Amino acid sequence: MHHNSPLNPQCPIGRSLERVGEWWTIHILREAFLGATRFDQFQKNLGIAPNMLTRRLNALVADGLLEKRPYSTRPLRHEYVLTAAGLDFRPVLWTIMAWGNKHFSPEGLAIQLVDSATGTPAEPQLIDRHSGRPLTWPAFRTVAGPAADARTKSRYPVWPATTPQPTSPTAGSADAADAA
Amino acid sequence: MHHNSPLNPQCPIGRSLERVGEWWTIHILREAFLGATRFDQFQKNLGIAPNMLTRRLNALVADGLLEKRPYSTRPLRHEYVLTAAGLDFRPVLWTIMAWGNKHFSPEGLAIQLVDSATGTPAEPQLIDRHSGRPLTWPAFRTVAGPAADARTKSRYPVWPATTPQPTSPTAGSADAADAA
DNA sequence: CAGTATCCTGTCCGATACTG
DNA sequence: CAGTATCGGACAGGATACTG
Repeated sequence: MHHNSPLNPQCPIGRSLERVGEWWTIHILREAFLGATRFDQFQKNLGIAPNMLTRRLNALVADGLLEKRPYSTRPLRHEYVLTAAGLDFRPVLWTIMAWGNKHFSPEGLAIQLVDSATGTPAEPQLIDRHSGRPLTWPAFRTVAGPAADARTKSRYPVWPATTPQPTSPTAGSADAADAA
Repeated sequence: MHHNSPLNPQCPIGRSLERVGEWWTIHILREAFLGATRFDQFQKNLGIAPNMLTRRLNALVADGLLEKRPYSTRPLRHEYVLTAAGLDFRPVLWTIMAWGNKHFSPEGLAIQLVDSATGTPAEPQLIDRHSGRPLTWPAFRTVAGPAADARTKSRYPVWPATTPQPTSPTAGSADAADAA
């Protein structure tokens, strides 16, 4: 992608989407987590055109989410394996999955998370690692961090917030930056 | 999107991406969480072309993630507010943010999650709501659920897995479906 | 099997102009 | 202010053929 636009270049969501925002990318990562490593496996499982697969695979390698390494010389063949950064994407995938299961699976769950040992269904929940509390809004919110530039600071509240008490979730305040 | 392809139609990740997979969509949702409700706010904050914004907004409304409701008649004006399904997307956004912060913010954090009351930085972690255990692989895995069709069952293990002990994370087994 | 090369179509998207 | 209408370009993406 090549957006010169007003999009905040510091936004970590924006930076993530630059890597995985393309249509096929997350599907490819999902296949990688499912065990696919070879060109042919990705292609068959996704039904993606080979030129597209090449493009996306190379982009993922360039972005450091996949590592391309030879598993055979003569002829030279590569496999694509998740890097540490790529493996760290798993929680994102699982959170998306939970969201889809909750809202877009009216006929029941086709795919679900379970405890590998017991088979007990698991239900993903986000917590704060330090306090152990559920990571919910408005108990937690996004604010400008230490590396924020002027533009970011103008769009995100700097803690402590000037308006301490969070507004109600449904109260649509016209000015932004107080609801996240 | 209109992919007739082999993509598993039951996959909850696929179903989610059908709703939020387009380039602008997640950016728009982020702005909505930041407090934007009006056409003009989205446009200014994102630098998106108006026709595109209209398209994406309508798609989000059609998919039930935003609700379009009049805030003025004469002239008729609408605001776009997150529905329950839309609000449930917040954990996804925060998980993506955490991933971006960890891997793509070498200069330090520009935007971060904090405790609204104390300002203490929060660190998102995924756990299983029922057991309270960290939701990590291979302790947890994705398997075919009760509503899985034949195709899904063939691609995802049905618990209990035929190969009970999970393979090591780095051991790239050629056949898929045992690593997620 | 693991891609590369070509060609083609659709549409995403931006720019601009226009309207109540 | 909140969009709609139209135009054009870039490119994502599919289909196919080809290669070691």
